[in-house]
Amino acid sequence: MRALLIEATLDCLQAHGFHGASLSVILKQAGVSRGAWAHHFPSKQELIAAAAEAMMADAAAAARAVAATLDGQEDRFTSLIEQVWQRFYCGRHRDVLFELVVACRTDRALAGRLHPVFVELIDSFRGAWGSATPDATGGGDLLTLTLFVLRGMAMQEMLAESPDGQAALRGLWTGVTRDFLQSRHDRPLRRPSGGPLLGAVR
Amino acid sequence: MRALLIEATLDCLQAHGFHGASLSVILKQAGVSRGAWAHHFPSKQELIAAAAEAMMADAAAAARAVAATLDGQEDRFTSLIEQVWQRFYCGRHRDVLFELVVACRTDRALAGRLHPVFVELIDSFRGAWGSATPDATGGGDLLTLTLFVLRGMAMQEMLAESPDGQAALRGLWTGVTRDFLQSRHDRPLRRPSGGPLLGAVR
DNA sequence: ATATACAAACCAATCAGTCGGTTTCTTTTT
DNA sequence: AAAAAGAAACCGACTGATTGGTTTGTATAT
Repeated sequence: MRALLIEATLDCLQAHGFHGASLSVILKQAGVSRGAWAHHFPSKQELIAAAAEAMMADAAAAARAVAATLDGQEDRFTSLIEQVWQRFYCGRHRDVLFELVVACRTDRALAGRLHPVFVELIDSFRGAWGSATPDATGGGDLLTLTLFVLRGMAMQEMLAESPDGQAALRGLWTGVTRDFLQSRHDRPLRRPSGGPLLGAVR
Repeated sequence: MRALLIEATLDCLQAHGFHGASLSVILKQAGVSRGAWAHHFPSKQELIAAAAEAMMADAAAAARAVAATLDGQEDRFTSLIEQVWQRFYCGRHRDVLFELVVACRTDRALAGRLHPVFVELIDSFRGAWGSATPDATGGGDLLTLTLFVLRGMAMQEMLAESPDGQAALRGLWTGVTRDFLQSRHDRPLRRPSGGPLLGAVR
C-alpha cells in the first residue's frame, strides 16, 4: 500500500507538478481511499518526502549499477554520459527531480529531508565517473561540469522536447572534454593559466 | 499599480515559490486590496503571466546591453560568462526563472505565453555571444553548451549556495572552451571525429 | 454626472486533515 | 477446533481554513 501510494505520488508529480499533485488527485490516481492513506502516512508532506526518498534511493542504486556496465566499453566516457542522460535526465525522473529541487528552495523541511539523498545520488555518479576515467585526469570538477551540462540540457528539453534529444550537443560536449584532457596531457603545467580566451584567438 | 503588483508578484514567487505565491500573499506584500487588484488584472494567471513577461523583457534588454559592454574588454568571453551569470543565474531572476520553467511544464497556457519571451532572451544571449566570439569559432552550439553549464550551476546553487559562487568551475569551463577552440584551430578537419575518449587516453 | 480607482464583504470550490464506524486478519481462550 | 477478543487496514462523510474570483458600495476626479 505504501508502495502503491508512493508510485501514484510520483506519477502525479510528473503529470500535474508539485502544486497540482493534491491529495485528492493522488488518491484518485492510486485508487485508494482517504482513510487508507491516513493509516499509512501522517501527512501529505510525509508522503511526498517518502516518495522523493524512494525515487532518489532507486536512482542512486541505478547509478551504482551503471558503473558496473562500463567495464569493457570501448568509449566509457561517452557511454557513461549517455546512460546517465537516459536514466536520470529524461522521463519521470527528470520531471519529478526538477519539481522537487524547485520545491526544496522554498520548503526548508523538505529540503532538509531530501538534501542527504541528493548528495547520495551525486556520490554515486562520482563512483561511476571514477570507473570511466583514470584518476589523474581531472578530479571531480569535470564530472561536476558534465552534470551541469546535463542538467541545463534537461531543463531545455523540459521547455521544448527536441527531435534528436540533444544528442548532437552531448557529442560536442564529449569532444570538448576530450580536447581539454588531451591538451592538459600535452602541456600539463600550463593549467590553470587564465589568460585571454576568445577575444585574443581571433 | 500594475507595476506595483507585478513587482510584488515577482518577490512572492521568489520568497514562496509558484504554489506558495497565493493571491492573498501577493496582495498583502503589495499592500493592495483585492478589489484594486481585480480592477487591473482579470485573473491570477494573467497577473503571473504579466509579471513573468515583464521580468523576461527586462532580462532580454539587459542581455542586449551586456553585448555593448564587451567591446574593448581584454577577455570578452570570460566577461560575458561572468556578466550573464551575475545577472541571470543569481538572485531573484534565477529563482523566479526556475519557478516559471517548472510551472510551464504542467501549465500549457502559461507555457504558450512564456515560450516567446524565453526564446527572446536566448536570442539576446546569442547576440551577445556574437560580440564576444569570432563567427568562425563554433556557431551557436558552444553558446548553448555554455548556457547549459550556467543553468546546471544555478540549479546547484539553488540547492546549496556555495561560498565562492562556483567561480572556480566557471574558470574551468572557460579553460575547457579555450582548449577546444585552440585545438579546432590547430586541426580543423579532425572535427567531428567521435573516437574513443577517456577510456583510451589512459 | 459619469467613469475610474479602490475597498471590504462575500462566494463556491478545494485544500489537508480528522473522526466514527466497518471489514479483515491474527491471536488468544476455551 | 470453535469462539471470542483484539489489532490493523480501510472507508467516506465531515471540518475549518484557504483558494481564486465576484459583488456591492464608496470615494475622487473629470
